[in-house]
Amino acid sequence: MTLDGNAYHHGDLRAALLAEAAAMIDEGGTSSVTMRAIGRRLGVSRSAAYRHFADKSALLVAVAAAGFDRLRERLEAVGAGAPAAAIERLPHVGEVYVRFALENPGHYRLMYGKEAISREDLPELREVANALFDQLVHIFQSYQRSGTIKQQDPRLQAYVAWGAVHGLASLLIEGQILTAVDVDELIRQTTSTLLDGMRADP
Amino acid sequence: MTLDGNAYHHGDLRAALLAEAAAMIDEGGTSSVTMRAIGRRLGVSRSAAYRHFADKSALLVAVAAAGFDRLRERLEAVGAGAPAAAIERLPHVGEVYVRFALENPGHYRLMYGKEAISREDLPELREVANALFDQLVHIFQSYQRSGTIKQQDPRLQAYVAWGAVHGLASLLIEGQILTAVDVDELIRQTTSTLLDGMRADP
DNA sequence: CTGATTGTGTTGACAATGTCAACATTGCTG
DNA sequence: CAGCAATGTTGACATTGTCAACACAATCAG
Repeated sequence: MTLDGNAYHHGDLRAALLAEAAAMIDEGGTSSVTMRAIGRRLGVSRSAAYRHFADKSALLVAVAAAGFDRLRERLEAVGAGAPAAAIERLPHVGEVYVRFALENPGHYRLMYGKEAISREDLPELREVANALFDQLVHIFQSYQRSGTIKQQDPRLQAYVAWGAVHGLASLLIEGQILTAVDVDELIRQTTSTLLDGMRADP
Repeated sequence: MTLDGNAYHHGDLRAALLAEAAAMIDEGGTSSVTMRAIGRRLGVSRSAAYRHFADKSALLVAVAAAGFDRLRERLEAVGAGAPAAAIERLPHVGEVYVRFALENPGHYRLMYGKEAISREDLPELREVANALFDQLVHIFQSYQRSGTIKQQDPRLQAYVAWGAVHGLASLLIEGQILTAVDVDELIRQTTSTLLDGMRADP
């Protein structure tokens, strides 16, 4: 399997490229990720990456997709213990979601901003993003079954909630929210407003 | 004042640069905006822009700031006729906001995505964005005075609402919402969920 | 084991980009 | 009119993404 110290045949360059790109994104933003810099940092030539990714765009898409997967796993873990219809589910999910964004701002921005990504690569991203969305839909379906919230198209409710949480994360990341506001309080306020706004009429 | 056909001294190159950059952004995204292309399209040399903007970043910030201003004006116009505390105010503002984003996706993305903007230029952007935020705060203050919604920090309420609307716009723009969903319905659902979630207890 | 084929990495090259310095032209102001 | 500041141009450079041509390694056929 060729020990890694070897000159040629890096071992698992593909994985190394993904990891390094992700690291650079969280250090200096997507704009600091450069095919050549990545090569430099991995001690590999500038165009080595082209044996594993068609494009710079393809590399970034792979990184973004990995991000969606990681986020989805974290959200899954949230609901593991409690029953599906537990009322704290949405608040918890919201908190984990926003925390993820705050911890990996560059990564998060890449996942949603299609600026650095070419049109052909989008479908792959949409798929993982949809998997994430489906989780949300399930939550609202459970809530509806237990009668806590209004009987409406759960996808609509999920979009509203997704939008609210994503928007909050986005505003925080982009430094748009600077007034001395407690982030935790903001998250709680957001999720509780959502829940109250969807509550079934008595 | 130097007629425009003139070779040297364009007349008002600064304004022309801003307009052209904005046009290019909405045609092909921020990445299609290039100092040299702008010059080409204006029939001016590649580095002419540097007499009016320190940087590419400075140019983009000016464009983004203009965008915030235009959006703010539109939102102001919404509340012109009706009384401040009219309940339809928030839904209307929400709709205008999201519509603006959908009509100028490139512009909107530039306004919020700080990817193409250097750190020093951010304060200017924050200022115009804050002006926009203040409008929102006023709405919630009016609502509170008329007793429609809960007595809470109106800035918190404004952040939640801003986040929800911005997130919805963002998801729509980035093509994250593809299921056959009526955009108007989504907007209505968002604003009414927000309002219901903030309603004063009976 | 030998030779060919395929996978992986390197170097050279090219066009495009942001930006600066040096220069040119215009318009205003004393 | 002389000179100065504003505005625009050209030349140059380093950096970038990407491709083609080449080099070496691993594996597989005989």
